[in-house]
Amino acid sequence: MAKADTLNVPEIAFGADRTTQEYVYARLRNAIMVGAIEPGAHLTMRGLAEALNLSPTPIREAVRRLSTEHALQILPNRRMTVPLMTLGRFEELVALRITLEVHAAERSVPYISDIIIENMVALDNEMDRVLSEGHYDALTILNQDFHRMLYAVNPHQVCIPVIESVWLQLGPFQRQVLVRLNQVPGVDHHKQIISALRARDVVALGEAVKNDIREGISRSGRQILEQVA
Amino acid sequence: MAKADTLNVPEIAFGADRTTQEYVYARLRNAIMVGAIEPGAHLTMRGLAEALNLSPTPIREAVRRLSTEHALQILPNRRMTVPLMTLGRFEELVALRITLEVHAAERSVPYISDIIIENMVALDNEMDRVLSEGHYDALTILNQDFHRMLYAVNPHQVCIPVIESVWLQLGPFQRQVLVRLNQVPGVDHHKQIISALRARDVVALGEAVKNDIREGISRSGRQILEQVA
DNA sequence: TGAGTAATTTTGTGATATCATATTGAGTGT
DNA sequence: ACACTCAATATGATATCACAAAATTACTCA
Repeated sequence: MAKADTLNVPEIAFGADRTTQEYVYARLRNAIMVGAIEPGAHLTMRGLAEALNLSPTPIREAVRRLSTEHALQILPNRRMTVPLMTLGRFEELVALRITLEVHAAERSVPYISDIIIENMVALDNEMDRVLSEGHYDALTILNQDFHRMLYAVNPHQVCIPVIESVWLQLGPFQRQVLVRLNQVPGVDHHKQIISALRARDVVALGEAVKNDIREGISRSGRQILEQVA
Repeated sequence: MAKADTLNVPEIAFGADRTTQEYVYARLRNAIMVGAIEPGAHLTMRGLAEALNLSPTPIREAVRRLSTEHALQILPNRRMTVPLMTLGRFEELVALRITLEVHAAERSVPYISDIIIENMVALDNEMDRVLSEGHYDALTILNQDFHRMLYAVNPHQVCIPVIESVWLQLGPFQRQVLVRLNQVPGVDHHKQIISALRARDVVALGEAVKNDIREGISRSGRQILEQVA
């Protein structure tokens, strides 16, 4: 069975401390997040188990968690796929992402420190470097790290899991967009975010985050979905 | 083992079509949502399995899903509890609820029909009836049905799972608030929501939803958490 | 009586076995 | 060549088993 080929779930470290189930969850989640699993492709639990050389038990637990997050879809036929994107769903997801991330960013402002800003700048530079080499996976992860770092400074923060759930749903399609375009769209709006942070300007920050999301995959994504429909 | 007592997971129908794991998930989720499981109480998988007369396997899957939704917390000691509420987390959750539900409500407006409005009125009347009898569980569920009905008219809707995840995190504490007060706080803001819908007034709707959430458990909840701290 | 330690029990985890159901493929008849 | 039926196979779901780690209890010594 060539499931491992179709599958192509990028390796990640299997820390000795965490359980097999956690490892499978993290690995599949990462694979979906960066779009390594093609939407619509059929997966089976036993296939995954064989590919990862594990028993079906921890696989099922990981898969169930992902289906709860809508990262995987379990069809009534017992079939399992990464959901296909539609124009309507895409626009809803992008709109939700903007609402959530503007909300999270604004609520982070009181906790911003110069150190955090410098760390974000470092991440942004790293992104520029990776971008020139065309590593889309690393780019996606770094971009998420950049955003997550901002939202995480709020010590009582409860938004990140919710935001990640949206990223997870956008991930597979975003990859398709990047591959189709073979370039990263738009300018870098992260600089704008950084300036707003330096100024502790809540309004400007909200605008910057909104632009970053909208001018990112959003426009190109919509175009691709429209030309199909 | 008197786990079944401490547990007190309200019965729900076990449809012949759904799997055991789904049944356990739905039942535990409902129990947490209405606050039937006391925050901080220790649960064990084998205890749940025994109480429900099932093997640990489907229990583990259900519990894992709930922990992914932050409805349950799995501590490093392998212990499992419903998370305790803190003032900071409470305020973040309420703020997030407002942002999300205003967003969802506004995006539902284009799809509103008179039939939907009538159904919502019916639910609201049902709530008034149940309220006079002091059935907090039914009240909580009906209130959620009322909100969900509104957000679900948007055919491309992706918000509901996210919103439910927030409800799930607020559920246990909300129950504590209701019990402590022994009354439902505030006026009924659902009438205000209904009027805004009838007028197809997006701004008024947003305000109404915000008030409904803020004037609901929010104020009383904050008071209780402050007096503890 | 109380603190520290060892033995016992409980618990979570993952693999395996079994069963029912869905899917696939071969075969049959038109 | 095509649709239909039925057997063969693959799959998902759950229970059970085995093991390691944690928690609890019992016990010892001060």
